[in-house]
Amino acid sequence: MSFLSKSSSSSSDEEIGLRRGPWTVEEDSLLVNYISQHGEGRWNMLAHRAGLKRTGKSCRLRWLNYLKPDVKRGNLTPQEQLLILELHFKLGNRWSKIAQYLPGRTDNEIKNYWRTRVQKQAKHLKIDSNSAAFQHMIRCIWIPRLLQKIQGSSAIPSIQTSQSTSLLDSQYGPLNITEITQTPQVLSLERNSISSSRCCSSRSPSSESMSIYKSPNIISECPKIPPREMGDSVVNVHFPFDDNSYDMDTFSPATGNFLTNYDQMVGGENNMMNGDILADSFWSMDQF
DNA sequence: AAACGGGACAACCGCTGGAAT
DNA sequence: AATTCCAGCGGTTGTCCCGTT
Repeated sequence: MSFLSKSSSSSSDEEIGLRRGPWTVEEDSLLVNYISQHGEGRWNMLAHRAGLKRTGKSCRLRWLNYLKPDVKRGNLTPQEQLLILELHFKLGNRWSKIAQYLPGRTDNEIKNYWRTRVQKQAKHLKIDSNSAAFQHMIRCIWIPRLLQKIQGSSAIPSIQTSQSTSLLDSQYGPLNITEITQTPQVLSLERNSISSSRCCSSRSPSSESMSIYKSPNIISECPKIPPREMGDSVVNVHFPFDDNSYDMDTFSPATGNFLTNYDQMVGGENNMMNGDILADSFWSMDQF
């Protein structure tokens, strides 16, 4: 494994004995021990005084993204995924801002999630991930699907601090479940069925809203298409997601599978994209 | 069993803005 | 006011791991 990059800066790093590449256990230990004794900050000085042959930048990144005790490991929960999707609509690629709403998650992790999970879908469907078409699909398929997953779980773990909760509340207002039930996929998220699933302690007990926060432009922009019976016209869609709630298909109570009538969703006056093209993409996804 | 390919994620790079001098 | 230094950010690349052929 080469720890030397091809750039000129790294060759100068090499000249002054700076290490690059993956961190060793010994380096981690040095960094953690130093920070536990002296605190973080002044990264260049810290790197030098800790005896690390690393740049201050590298030390900072290693600490913030990996070694810091409150960094959460493991897969993102559906709640966290939902929050990321919604916040990305509002904030764009401002990963550090988005990360502020997900305690324990780093901007790097969120950025990686977006690139590997979300943009991957856009790529597979041959849609620009910044396009209205793709945003529409997220609003109308992925988010309702995540909400269904959340609702389906017996207990929704808290993912927001009271600070982020109140901030989002004040900015966007609470997301009312009845609005979600009006989306094309109609996932039977009845208001009273989630009354025990609130996840934000700071909310008023009288609130009838689920503790998922909306941008007015997200779910409410889905065309208000009435639910339709699942039948032969339904296109069966499978996305190649893993078992960890990254799928964006929709659920058929009849079959236990997740289904989408995409023609219905993209058709009519609310059509935001070429349904034929997307249908082809969906079929190719099915074959994938 | 080896080669290959893709996914996931850690780490790096360049740039920017703000604080310090 | 100008310059330097540094922390932080977003984009990109590198590496490891695992499944498939």
